[in-house]
Order: sequence, then structure tokens, then C-alpha cells
Amino acid sequence: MEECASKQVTENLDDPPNSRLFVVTSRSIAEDVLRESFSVFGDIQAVWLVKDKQTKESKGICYVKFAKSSQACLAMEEMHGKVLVEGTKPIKVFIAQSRSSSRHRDVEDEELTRIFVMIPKTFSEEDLKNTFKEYGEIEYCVIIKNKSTGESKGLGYVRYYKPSQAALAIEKCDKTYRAILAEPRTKAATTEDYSGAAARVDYMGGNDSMNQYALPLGTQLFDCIINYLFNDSSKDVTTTSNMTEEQIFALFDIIPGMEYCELQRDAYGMSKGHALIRYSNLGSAVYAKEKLNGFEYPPGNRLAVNFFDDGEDRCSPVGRMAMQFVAAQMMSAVWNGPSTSQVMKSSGFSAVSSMSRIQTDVNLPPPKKLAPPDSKTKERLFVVFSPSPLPPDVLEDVFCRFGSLIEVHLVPGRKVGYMKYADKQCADEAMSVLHGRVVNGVKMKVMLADPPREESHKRLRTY
DNA sequence: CGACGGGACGC
DNA sequence: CGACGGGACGC
Repeated sequence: MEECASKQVTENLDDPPNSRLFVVTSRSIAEDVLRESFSVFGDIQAVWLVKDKQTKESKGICYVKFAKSSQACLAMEEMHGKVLVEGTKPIKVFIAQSRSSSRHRDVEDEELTRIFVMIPKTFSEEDLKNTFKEYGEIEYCVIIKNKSTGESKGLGYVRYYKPSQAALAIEKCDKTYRAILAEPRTKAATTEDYSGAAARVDYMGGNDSMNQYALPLGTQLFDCIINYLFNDSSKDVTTTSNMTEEQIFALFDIIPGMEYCELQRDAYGMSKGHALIRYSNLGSAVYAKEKLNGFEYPPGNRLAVNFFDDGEDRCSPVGRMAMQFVAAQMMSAVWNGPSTSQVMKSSGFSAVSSMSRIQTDVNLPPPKKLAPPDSKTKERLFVVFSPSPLPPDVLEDVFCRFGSLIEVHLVPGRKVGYMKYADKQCADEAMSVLHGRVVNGVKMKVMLADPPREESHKRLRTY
């Protein structure tokens, strides 16, 4: 049961990644003392005290290999700085560099506390946080979004406070999240700078919330600044910040021409209670302010909507006319803009949104709520469109009406899509009602999807 | 006819 | 400052 062939040993050193500790001790400390004191943190697979070839005396370097990265991280967190033997110097404990790496720089906590995950596109940052908080307190979550449309790319970052928490998340979270350690944000730009403190500071400044103010003058003509004020700023920071990002987007996207929507965040990813919305035209911006200033959303809170630059006269006849033009556009039957129908239904715009956006040769039941994003998929429908696919929001509106719809997935570049349902009967019902029907001039074939291909097991390694 | 399965942050 | 040993299945 000992380590045998060198090949195996060498391979095990980095398997799993970050499961080996680099320990700096006093030269007087013996191997069994180290083994003893580290053994309480997990399954030690090997302890190697580096000794001088000739004298056989300790060089004050020790490697401790654990079965799991979370165990190694916990040991590091707990043992770093501890005095093992009265009168000796405190020990230093780091995650060992992988053996293939030539660098001898310490592995920083920053590299060990942020994970990168794949999530449903429907996940809000709140969903993300709720999913991953069970492994430890989260400093912040971010979802990568398309900058112009604001839609999620299905990828997110979760920053923990401790390496052991990130390691635990990677080890224990559902495999479908494909959690791995995130590469540090700043790329190879900065060469190894030696001071340990510098990295932290650099990273603190990373998440810049001020950048939208750096836009060239003149591009902000149609911006609105949204102050959404909450009743109190007590404990519930997460609901105030994360929950509303998508909702704000969806709400202002009801008005056509939205080009940009971003929640203002501080360096820690926390909401500052403002969002910046830009429309492609003055009329949309005027209309947005007209309709949404003072709007109660979420319930119990009132939005304050103002123009970003106060120089322009928004009540000018031109602005008014532009607004009326937008209003007319919205009332006209065919508006095919992107939207989130869920929010529209509860936002007082239902008259606009549900008004003959859908034309079909079949009687549809009224829309139903979506199933929660993390629901288990019980059935998938495979839909073929002819001559071209329908927009996702239209599909959501149509396919949700049988209940338990989790998600609409269109295959990019193809004329097919998948509908995920949390309930088999609902999916079957949708299929039997919708198969062969025509929606907005698009004929649909609706079938049960073949089971998904076996998932490939390749995943990126961080080391 | 018509098939999914991937991965990176406005410095 | 403080970074990598020992020793070798059986085809």
C-alpha cells in the first residue's frame, strides 16, 4: 500500500490539483511531528521532509499530500503561522506549486478562492449565490452577460473568503455546474511581482463600476439613470442587489430600443442601488421615464427614473413627439422585441405584451409560470421550425402554457430547439397541442427529444 | 427533414 | 526567507 513506482508518485502529487502543501518549518522539527499535527485535517497520503543529501538534516521544507484539496486548504488555513514546538519559529503553509510548474512563487489565496461555473441561462446572481452558499460564505457572485443585451451567457464566478470553501464547492457541487477554479482575472500582463500584498490590492480594484462614466461625451444622450430605492438596507443585501439585476433589465426592456442596462456595483460586486439604462432613441428614454418613474417595483419599492444628463430639455416638443411615437409603436400589434414575459405580466404592461404577439392556428391556454430554473428536467421536446426558428421569448410564451416549462433552448445556427419541462404530462400536452401548428407564420414539428449524448468528461485543469 | 455538450471576466 | 527523495511490478 506504499507509494511505489516513481511514475505513480509523481502523478499523484497533483491529483487532485491543490491537494499538496508546501510547509516551511524550523529545521529542528521532525517529520512525525508534522505528520501528527496535520493529520487532523484529513487523509494524509504522504509526508516528505526534505533533507540534506549528505548530512540528512532537515532543510526546513516539508510537503504534505492530502487526498482532497479541501483538506489541504483547511490545513493551510488553520496551521499557517502556528508554532509547533515551543521556541521555534511559526511555520508557513501554502498550497504547493504543481510539480510541473517552474515557478516558486507562493500560490496566493486569490487564485484559490474564486470558482468558475456553468449555470442555466435563467440563473440570476441570487440563484447562483443560493446554490453555492452551502459551501461557505460568499464574497460575491457575478454572471457573465452579453454586454449589449444583458442576457446571461450561462457562466458565473463565485468568490469565497477561504480556499477550503472554494475547494469544497468544486468537490461537492452538482457535476452539471462543472465547477473549476477560476483563472486569476488579470492576465499575464503583470510578471511575477514579489510583494505578497500587491496582488490583493490589485484584485480589489478589479471590478470597476465606474467605467460607464468613461463613455465619450455625447453617447449618453438617451440614458436614464435609475435609482431604485429600497425601504431599508438591513441584512438582506443579497435580495436588494442580486435579485433585481435581471428584473430591472426585463422591466426596461419592455420599452423597445434598450441598448444597455447595467447595475452599478462597487468593488465587491455589491449593488449601489442604481442602474444605468440606455435607449437607442430619445423617445424610448422619455417614454421609459414617463411610464416607470414612481412605478412600484418590486412590490413595496418605488423606482425613481431620471435622465442621466440633465442638460437636455426632455419636455421639448421633439422629446414629446418622440415619446408618443414610441408609445404608438408599442401599441401597434407586431412588436417582436426581446422580453421576459414573466416580468411583463406583472408589470402593468400586460395589455401591451399579450396583445396579439402570438398568432396561431390553435387555441392556446393562458400562460403559466415557469418552473424554477433548478428544477429537474423530466422531459424534453425537440422542435423543428419551418422556415426559420421563432424568437425565444415567443417560444417561452407559447410553450409555457402547459405548465412546468423550465427553459427554452434554441440551437444556434439551426432551425431546431429544445424545451425542457419539469413534468412529463405537461410536456406531452404541449406536444400534442402544438405539433404541426403554425405560430406567427412558422410551422413547428414538436417531438420528444432523444436522450442527450453522453457527456464528455473533459474539463479544463487549472494546474 | 432536423439534434444538443459547452468554459472566461469592459484593463 | 523557503521548492521537490527514494527506487523500480513485469510485459
